[in-house]
Amino acid sequence: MTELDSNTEKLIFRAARKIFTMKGYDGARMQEIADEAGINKALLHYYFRSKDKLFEGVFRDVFRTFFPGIKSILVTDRPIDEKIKLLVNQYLDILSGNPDVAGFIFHELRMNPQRLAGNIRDIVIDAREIRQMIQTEVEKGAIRPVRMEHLIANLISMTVFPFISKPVLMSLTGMDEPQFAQFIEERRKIIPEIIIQSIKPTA
Amino acid sequence: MTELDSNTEKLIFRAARKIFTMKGYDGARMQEIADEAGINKALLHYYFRSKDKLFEGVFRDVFRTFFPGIKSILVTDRPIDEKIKLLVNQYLDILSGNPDVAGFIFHELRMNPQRLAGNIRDIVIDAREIRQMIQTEVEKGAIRPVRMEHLIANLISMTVFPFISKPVLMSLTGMDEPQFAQFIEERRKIIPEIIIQSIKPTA
DNA sequence: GTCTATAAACAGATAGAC
DNA sequence: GTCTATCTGTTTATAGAC
Repeated sequence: MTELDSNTEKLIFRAARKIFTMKGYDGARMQEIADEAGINKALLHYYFRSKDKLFEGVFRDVFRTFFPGIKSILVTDRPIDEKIKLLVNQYLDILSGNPDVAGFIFHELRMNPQRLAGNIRDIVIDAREIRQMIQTEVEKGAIRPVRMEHLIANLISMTVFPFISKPVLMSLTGMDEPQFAQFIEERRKIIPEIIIQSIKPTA
Repeated sequence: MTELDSNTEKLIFRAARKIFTMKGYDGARMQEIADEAGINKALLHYYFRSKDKLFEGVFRDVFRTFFPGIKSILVTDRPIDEKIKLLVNQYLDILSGNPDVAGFIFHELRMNPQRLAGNIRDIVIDAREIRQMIQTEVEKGAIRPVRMEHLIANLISMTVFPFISKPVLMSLTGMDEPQFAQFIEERRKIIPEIIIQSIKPTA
């Protein structure tokens, strides 16, 4: 979408984003999107041709929301501890404001992994760059040699997964909605602590 | 399903489980399930009345697969370190053999959180029991006081999430399929180490 | 650009023969 | 029990008036 697009187009797009993230591609209905936008079903096709095209646009948009400036954080020369804290906090901010996007993204990628190829370019965080960064930190003696795969997996897992498993987690632990919000706030401290602990040089 | 159910019924059920876990409720087609089972569409309705009923049965079944004997591990009086190792390994076993179930379960629960109520009984791991267990360990001086919510969240996150984010993780790190399997094997050691480190009394 | 009406294809469910 | 044929409602998409 360019900035010159009409108001109606934006209206439709916003409605589509809401319905698609809530229900997924298969569960969403064009009629429901039209209702949400307060316009007619035929207009959806006038602006976006098909459900597929509309979804494609929404997915790209959500994808960019979800993978923010990872690179811009990682390539700076802040101390690694600070990078980790920034990354966790940035993700928790995004997810708190958009609690549905994580479930949406990973579901749609599972249904259609090729989607990744079409969007990954937007975020490309080159594996070699991260390996290089870790290598540098190891040589500085700031951290011990760790496999990048696990570091990334642990970081993303602990940050993102609570949102995906929210209903189970709430039921399992007996948390209510405000307690869950509080729980997420606590994780801003807890996750970096654990991650940093896991890469510190063994004493 | 009782043990007296017909062969055809089992055949249908297995096919339904496969298709539903792959495509989700909304994405699955009765025709596709019939094809997978090698029988006719009408037979699905003969045995299971409706798509809804069939799905309900499948969901219960997958749910039980996914939440195994958590309780039976937690209520024993093994040392807590060992409980954690057992839990992680049991989950990784299940998930390695059924890579689709995690994504399936959490997607369907997000679409329809009430489903949890109907199935949670099967696994009921009472929050009070876990809190009690943690309390006991703290009093023994075996661990420091930690909030159960975070302990559970961290444990499940690091174990389950890599399967849900598999395509992203592989793309982000450049792993191929065998490397991913190897990566999961390594996590059998890594996850318990990190979890145990995070609850050890501060030295 | 926006609407109503409708086409065209699909998907779940049932009837009825065997 | 299993099949073919078909009904019924739904859903995406288009035609055409305004």
